[in-house]
Amino acid sequence: MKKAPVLDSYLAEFPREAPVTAQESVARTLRRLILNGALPGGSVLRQEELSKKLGVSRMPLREALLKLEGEGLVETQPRRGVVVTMLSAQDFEEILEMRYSLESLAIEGAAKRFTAEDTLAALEIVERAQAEIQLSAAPDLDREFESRWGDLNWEFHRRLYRPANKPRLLSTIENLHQLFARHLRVRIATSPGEDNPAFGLREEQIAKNIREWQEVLAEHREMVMACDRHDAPAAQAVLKRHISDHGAELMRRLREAAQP
Amino acid sequence: MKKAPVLDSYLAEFPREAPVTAQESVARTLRRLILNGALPGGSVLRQEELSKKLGVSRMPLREALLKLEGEGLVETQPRRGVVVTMLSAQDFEEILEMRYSLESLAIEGAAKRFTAEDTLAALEIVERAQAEIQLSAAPDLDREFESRWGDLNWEFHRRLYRPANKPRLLSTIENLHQLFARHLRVRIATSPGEDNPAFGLREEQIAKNIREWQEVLAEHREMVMACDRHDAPAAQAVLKRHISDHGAELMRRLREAAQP
DNA sequence: ATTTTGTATATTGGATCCAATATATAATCG
DNA sequence: CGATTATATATTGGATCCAATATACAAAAT
Repeated sequence: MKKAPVLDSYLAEFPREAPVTAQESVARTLRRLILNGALPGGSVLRQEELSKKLGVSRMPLREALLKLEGEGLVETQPRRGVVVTMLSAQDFEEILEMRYSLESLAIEGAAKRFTAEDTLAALEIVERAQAEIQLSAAPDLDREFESRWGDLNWEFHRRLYRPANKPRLLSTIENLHQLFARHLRVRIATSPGEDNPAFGLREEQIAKNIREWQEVLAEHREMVMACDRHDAPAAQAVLKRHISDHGAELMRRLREAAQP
Repeated sequence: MKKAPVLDSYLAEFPREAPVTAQESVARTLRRLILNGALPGGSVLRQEELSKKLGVSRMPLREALLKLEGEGLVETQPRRGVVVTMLSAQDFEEILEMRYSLESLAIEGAAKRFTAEDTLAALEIVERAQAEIQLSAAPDLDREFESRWGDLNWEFHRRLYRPANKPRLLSTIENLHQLFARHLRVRIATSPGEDNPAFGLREEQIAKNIREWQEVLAEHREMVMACDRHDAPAAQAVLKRHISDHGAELMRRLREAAQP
């Protein structure tokens, strides 16, 4: 009979895709809703209502909620209900510390094995983000843009750490990024078009945001170049700065948002 | 009306205990079964069968399995079944690295705030483990003992890191410990009473194990004392040694176990 | 009037039932 | 006789139904 070695190598690269169960699809939907702020922290999730809106029965919904609980996105109080997790400033500090600690490990591993291909791929993602900024700056800084920016940000980090070849580490980091991403939204505390006295005029806000994003991208490029040179300590140094700047800024905004 | 300030402070310390749902109880049972090796890696878990044996319907079982999946103890392939996770040597290296990285963070935070009370409590756990060794060395090194030893080991680490006051960090570390604990079992690759040529005579094995455990306890004491002196770098140094020794020994045994 | 107690409603956890899919087995064809 | 297709069985994912519990509300008592 005919052999199909090509098929084997293909399957090795693209293993059979898992069937999409309702449970998974619901989990993904809810995850996204929580991450982009449509379901803010503190929301109580009624099973009956949600299952109707999502067009599934309550069971796959419950299973999805359990998954999200494992990811720390929701909290369950038996017999009482499920609530979207609310993170305190202290939770944030913890998450930031863990991020630095683990990403430092990841980037160290990655830097050692970085290839030219990795460099190109990582930079390509940075350029996509750059283009995204140009496009989205003028019209509106809406929820959609935040979401795309968050995705690109994580896509970059994942690609950067990939050469380390540490899948468990990577997924742990992804989880932390996820928890974090929800609160990037605080950046845009005003709805588009409005001038919020706490943050200044709309034009100023936009200009400031763009400046910050450019800075983030610059740091991303630095990290790529350090990895390209296989200079792990340098990469870690930039990363440390990256995360702590990021974190400091976030904390500042959290405090600002909490005051008025 | 009467006030009850005593009640308040009591509740603050012992918040209302969550109702025990079948789901939780099943999850706990399965977790323990996996951790102590009754369900070794690679076991396929049939829902019908398990639910009958556990005396619940399939639904709470499925929900329990989802929780365990979140903890990395089992893996689900939709429509095909649930399998107890099998960890490769590489997974182990990763987990070890993450443990060191995160526990280092935890012990640093703890060392800064360590009080005399913490010192006493931590040492008390060490002494309990010491007693456990004395008791269990002679009769039989069975699964039960392994399990108790594992519990005490984690209890110690948790108590040690508690002053850091970083609950998220702690639970992440707990998860890693858990994944790890399953493979501590490799220490006792022979059933009690048997002489396994790969490891030498039974008496030798016992003596060796005891020596190792004593070493572990000695390191635990060192860590406590370093924390007591608020000497974070020293504590981290001992921890690093602790984890890497631990890890090196485990890897050696894994290789040994894999060879014959 | 305030607090307590009883009752009704809402909502969750769990059990049973059904449908979709995978695996194992038998039949058919070259 | 080996390989392939068709069929039967097993097992999972999902829907509906029921019971246990929590919350909301009303009535009663101090």
